[in-house]
Amino acid sequence: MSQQRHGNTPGNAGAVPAFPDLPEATIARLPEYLRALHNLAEAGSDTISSEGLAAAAGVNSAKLRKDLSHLGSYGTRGVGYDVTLLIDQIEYILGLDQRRAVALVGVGNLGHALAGYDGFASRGFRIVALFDADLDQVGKAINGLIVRHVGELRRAVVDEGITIGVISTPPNAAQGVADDLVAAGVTSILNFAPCVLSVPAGVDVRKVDLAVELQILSFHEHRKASLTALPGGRVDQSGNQEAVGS
Amino acid sequence: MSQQRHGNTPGNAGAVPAFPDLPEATIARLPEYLRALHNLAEAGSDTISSEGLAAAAGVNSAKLRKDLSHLGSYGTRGVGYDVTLLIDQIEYILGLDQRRAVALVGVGNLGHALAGYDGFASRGFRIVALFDADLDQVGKAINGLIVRHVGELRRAVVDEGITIGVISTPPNAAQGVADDLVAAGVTSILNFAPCVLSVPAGVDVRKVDLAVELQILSFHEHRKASLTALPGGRVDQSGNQEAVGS
DNA sequence: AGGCGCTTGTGAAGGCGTGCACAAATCGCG
DNA sequence: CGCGATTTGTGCACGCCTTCACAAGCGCCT
Repeated sequence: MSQQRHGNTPGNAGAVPAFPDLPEATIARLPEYLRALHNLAEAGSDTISSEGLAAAAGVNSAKLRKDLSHLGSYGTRGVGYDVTLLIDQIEYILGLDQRRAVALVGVGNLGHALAGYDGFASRGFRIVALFDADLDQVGKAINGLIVRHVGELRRAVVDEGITIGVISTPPNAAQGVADDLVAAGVTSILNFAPCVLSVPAGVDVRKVDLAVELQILSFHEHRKASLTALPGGRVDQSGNQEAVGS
Repeated sequence: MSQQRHGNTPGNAGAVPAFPDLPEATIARLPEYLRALHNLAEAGSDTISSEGLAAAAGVNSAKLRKDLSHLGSYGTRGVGYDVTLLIDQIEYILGLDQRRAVALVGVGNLGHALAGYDGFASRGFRIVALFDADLDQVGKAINGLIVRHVGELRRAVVDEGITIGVISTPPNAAQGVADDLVAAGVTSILNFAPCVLSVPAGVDVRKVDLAVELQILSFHEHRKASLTALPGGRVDQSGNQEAVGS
């Protein structure tokens, strides 16, 4: 059998066919749509047009329609999209209805903040285990979780069905942690350490480097400064609202 | 992506060369090259081939050569790139030699960690001011800086020549803070709040949403799970190693 | 019932980014 | 001094993504 259906499917019966083959660019935007939809639902909206949702998500409406069309036809012409239906669809596609268990390794400065970040819990994830190599950290409680030694990582990952690991260690420790995570069966890693991780095929790695974001902004500052310092410095119009990623 | 065109500077032969017109994708990778180059310099390498640097940065060597070729010809055929020369070039292009002053607004869970993150200081930035709306936070010291009330933001930004603002407030406060920053003259904003910011033309906004990164990973987990559950579950998928912001 | 306005879904075109493959250039060695 | 080994810089083709523009579909009003 394919896989478990998640409640409401419009009209057509039968099992869900092959997993939809979505463009990466679309996948990266779905979370943003989802966030906007939750806001709309909280505000009491029942349906929303592509124009309205696009504005709430900060994208072009044509792009939004094309993105959603990849999921199937969940809109009604002349009316718009059903907010709750679309929320359920996107959450199903993203696998958020499973509330995946996440392990976080490295409770230093940044890791400590991540462990306490309620945005994870409220948006489909459960941080269920914290690890650190520093014995001074082991045993401490953060947000109701006890920090364990990284040596226990492997057993904990297996026992608690963890599939996603977050690395917030110093860069020199990151590769070792990644190896441990992979050996324990983790197949997705979010890496905050500023270094390249080497992982076997089949494991997904996403990297977030906070300094890189600032450096990209710095480039644009530099560019803007060099333009205004010159004769005819132009202030062109371009409503840019940009997100990392892409 | 911020679609921005800008006239190239006239060919003045002065100390400041014409500002190169770099593709966004290239700009986003320069910081990663820079990090790899610093590692190499620390390890004592004098020159590095495109193949070697590409491996250290986790990208294709052809892509790296094309990226660097946009900066000019700073390599030597048959030899490679001079490490320190390339570091200087990239740092100049990114404007890191100016060590821009950064203001951080919102010293909650995440903001506190960002204020203490030494990765900013070590990679070209100075966090010079912390703000919060919560009077319980005002007056506290974080990493040697006193948290000030957000009402003082405007004067501080002007007085201290701040051009980049980091927003790590709750989402409902983010737009107000962004407005204050822009009014004070800030032209680049790094937004950690999960919401869309509206800013005038000429202001660059980059958004980092930590939950979004996990949700993207969750999608791939979901996809992988649904594939292995199906007959002939394939496990191809070349090892992706990629970073946010592609 | 029929027409009208509104909104979705999509074909097509254009732009951007990637990666291959190779010519051009440089060094070292005999 | 010349030749071969090595590596950069780039022309080109291909594929992905974005955007426009419009036909198709839906609901409402008369």
